[in-house]
Amino acid sequence: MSVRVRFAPSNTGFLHMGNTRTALFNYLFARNQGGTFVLRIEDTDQARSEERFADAIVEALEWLGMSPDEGPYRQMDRADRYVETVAELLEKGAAYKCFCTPEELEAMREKAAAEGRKPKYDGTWRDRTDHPEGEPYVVRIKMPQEGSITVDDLVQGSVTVDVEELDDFIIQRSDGTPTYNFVVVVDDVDMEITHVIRGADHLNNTFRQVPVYEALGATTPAFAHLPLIDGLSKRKGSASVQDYRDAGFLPEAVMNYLSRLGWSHGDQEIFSPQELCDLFGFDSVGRSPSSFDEDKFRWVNTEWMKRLEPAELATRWVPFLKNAGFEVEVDETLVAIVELMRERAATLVELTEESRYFFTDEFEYDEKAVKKWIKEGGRPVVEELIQRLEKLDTWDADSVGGVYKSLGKDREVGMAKMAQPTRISLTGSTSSPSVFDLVATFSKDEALRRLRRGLADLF
RNA sequence: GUCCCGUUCGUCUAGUCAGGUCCAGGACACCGGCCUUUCACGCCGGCGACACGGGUUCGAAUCCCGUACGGGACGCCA
Repeated sequence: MSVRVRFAPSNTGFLHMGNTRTALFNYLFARNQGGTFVLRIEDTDQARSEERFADAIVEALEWLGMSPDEGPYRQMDRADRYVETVAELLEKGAAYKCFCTPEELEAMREKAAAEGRKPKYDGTWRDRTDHPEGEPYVVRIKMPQEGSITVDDLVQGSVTVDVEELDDFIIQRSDGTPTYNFVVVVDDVDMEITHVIRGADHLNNTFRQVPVYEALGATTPAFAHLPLIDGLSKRKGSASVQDYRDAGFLPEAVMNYLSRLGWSHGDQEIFSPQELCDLFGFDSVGRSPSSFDEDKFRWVNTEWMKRLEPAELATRWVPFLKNAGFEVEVDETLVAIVELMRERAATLVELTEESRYFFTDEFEYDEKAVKKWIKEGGRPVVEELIQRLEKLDTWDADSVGGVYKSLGKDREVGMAKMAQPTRISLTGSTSSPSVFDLVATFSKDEALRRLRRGLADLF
């Protein structure tokens, strides 16, 4: 039987990094096994579900290159199926109507808490047949009453819970809508899911769900409960995929970094999406929680900034430049700028900031730099530099470099005395790539224009 | 409170399933140096961990038990 997995987020918010990791592991397992990756939106929370979040989730997965093979399925579309299934279970005697009020249940929980017991429904209506007419009721599933339930989890190993810990939970609310622990099973059965891969916060739910599979006459799928990621609070990682995209992170880096939260392959740190698909397996997934480290994520991103083809990176960079007010297209010059600048930036946003001076000559001269490097006595050298550059026929880094070197030799001046004023004139500060590359990346006209302007402004 | 899970450098982790090759390896971050026309990159080096206590064993990061700490679950949320 071929592998079918599903990612089943609720559309009550954007796709944050924790959920993204879950989606990723589902995706990777599906790809590794030649299986099918299904997306199912759990939109039964009438109060909090929003359509825009469903759209955002699909969009985020698409950006990551992890679009589902099937779906998105919507639970709301399947309402009839749930009602029908509940009726069947009622008919079979696998479930029953419970007429307890929320208040009575609350009292039950309080009493249990006061006595130090686990709060659970006491089964009052499990065997009663004296159903009051016209009163609201919920439907509960009958849990086994003795023994234990064992789940052989692909990540957590064999985990056993005594059925004493479980109670007859509600599968249909008094308003007729089904609850999560029920629909998730019905859906997974109907969609023929073979492997349920989700966060470890669902491990306990699994023990409730197993009897539902049995009541439905279905076999249970394999389970893989992934350790949770700590500290996904506002600043760290609860930011959405779109937030990171807008901050200039690359999808390859998101996949790479997230994969390493819980999974590893020896000492290797950098994995392409394809490698991830090839190497992923639950044998290498740990059981302990990890925490999201923005610093390391940034480092992984810098690695991907360096690994992509320059032209490809340039293409992805364009929207950021546009956002900064620079309307440019991918051309030779832009690609050259990418090659020159990319290892100096961790994100596309930083790349934009670091590269501003290539797109505008409106910048302030850095005061300290000017003070240190612009001296009255240095003027003649810069003047001669400009003269010699003007005569240059071939405008590339080698030729430009030749001019600096020969001038330095002829006038017995160190490189810094020519390079630093050049940097300040062209970029406003002394922080830049090699001057030869810098000068050559500008057009000859623009480089000379800025040098002359600098001569006038600075000396 | 009850049940479930976890615990190797600050962080992600290798090693744990098949105990010795681990006075514990890699990566991020941090610190120092080198390279050098600045900054960055790169390179080299440093700092830094087997939660604690018992047990098994010739030998334990690795196996067993307990304790502590952390997380999760206990909803007519998903």
